[in-house]
Amino acid sequence: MSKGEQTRQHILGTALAMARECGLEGLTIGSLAEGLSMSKSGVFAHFGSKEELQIAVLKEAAERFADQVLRPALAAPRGLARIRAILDHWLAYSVASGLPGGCLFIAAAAEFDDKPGPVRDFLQQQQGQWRQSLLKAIGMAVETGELPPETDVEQFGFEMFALVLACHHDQRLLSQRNAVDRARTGFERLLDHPPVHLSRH
Amino acid sequence: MSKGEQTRQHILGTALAMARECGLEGLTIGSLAEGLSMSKSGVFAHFGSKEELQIAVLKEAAERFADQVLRPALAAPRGLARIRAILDHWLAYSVASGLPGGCLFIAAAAEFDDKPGPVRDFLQQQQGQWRQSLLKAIGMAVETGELPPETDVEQFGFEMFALVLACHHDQRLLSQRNAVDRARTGFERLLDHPPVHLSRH
DNA sequence: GACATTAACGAACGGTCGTTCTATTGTTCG
DNA sequence: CGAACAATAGAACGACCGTTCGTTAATGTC
Repeated sequence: MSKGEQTRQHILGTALAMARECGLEGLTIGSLAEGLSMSKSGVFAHFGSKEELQIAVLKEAAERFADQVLRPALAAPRGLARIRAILDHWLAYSVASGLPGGCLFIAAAAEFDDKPGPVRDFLQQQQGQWRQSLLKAIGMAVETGELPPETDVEQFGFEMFALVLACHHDQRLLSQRNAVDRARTGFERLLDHPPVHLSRH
Repeated sequence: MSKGEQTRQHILGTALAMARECGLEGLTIGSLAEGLSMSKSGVFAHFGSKEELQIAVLKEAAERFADQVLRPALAAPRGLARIRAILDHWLAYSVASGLPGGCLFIAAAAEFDDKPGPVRDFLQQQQGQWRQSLLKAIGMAVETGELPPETDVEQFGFEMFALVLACHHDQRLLSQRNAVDRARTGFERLLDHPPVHLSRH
């Protein structure tokens, strides 16, 4: 790895940590440079614009998410076990105990959900992909028969996502210690009574 | 109402709209003044600091939330009907169709969940109060017998909140049109199979 | 209608923002 | 080793930030 790529990675690590605390907009090149003991222009040169920096940070965050959540979960056998693994790693990641800043994607989603542009586009696509991966894992649990064949997979994914979002919110803003347990409890209810398609009653 | 209070309200209206789009930190006094055709100092004088402005905006948002969600729902008879009314108004408010910016509280929660200070304190307390109101309404549905006596009220509230958060996320970032329906579907499942305390199995 | 009070303005402050240059250092490789 | 190049520093830019201040215009009161 060349010197340039090396420092670029170093910058991204610090930038990611800062963005978790201040958001992607709150992240400034000046304070980033100071935190790295580099010059502003030295940092800047690696990205060419703040927007590119923001996207690079999101990319870095996505890679770490894949490393800490998706890939470990793929080690679990397809089906229910894998879904459980996803939830476990996901919860651990999004409220990583002690670490400041929480999940960057959740913060960025709220920050950019109304600001059109490349950053929003990238985030949107990234989040869409993650949802697709999640749905795929859920679909497999239907195939293995661990979830009923009439399961509404998208609804299942929506509600799983909802539990993680609420966990993040309660834990971080309201300092509710049992937020993770609440999410797990909700998930068990989701398993016991999965949403089904087209229920005529 | 004195002249001062009058313009203050006018300012807050515009500030709230702007904060919904750019966030509470992204809201600047300069652009706010421009949008009001006022001088920066004229706007500033009403609040004394940006922090005070942010809190005032949150207060204004809370009042509107009470007007559009809580108070209308209190008109419904206590019990299940009221919970349904809360959800309906809540969903309508948080993703107010067409209007840009979405729910300020959700954005502010992500923005300030890691920034200690008066703004975070205020938001925290406000969100705590709202959750309490929600739990109270759910508790009443237990009292009326529309929800089973062993219902875990806090878990019910947590999951209801989760559905609204996910709805907001999917609708705004992922542009999922059916997000509101997903939230409603989730709510029906919540009613059909409410979470209960201490289930020994 | 004169007067005290409040509201709004306009100019300026020091600071930081993202960005652009030029110069100098450090690395890479024939 | 030395030439070609990549990486970083440093100074400066115009723009905008939140904030202060002194002054003017509008309002409310006796």
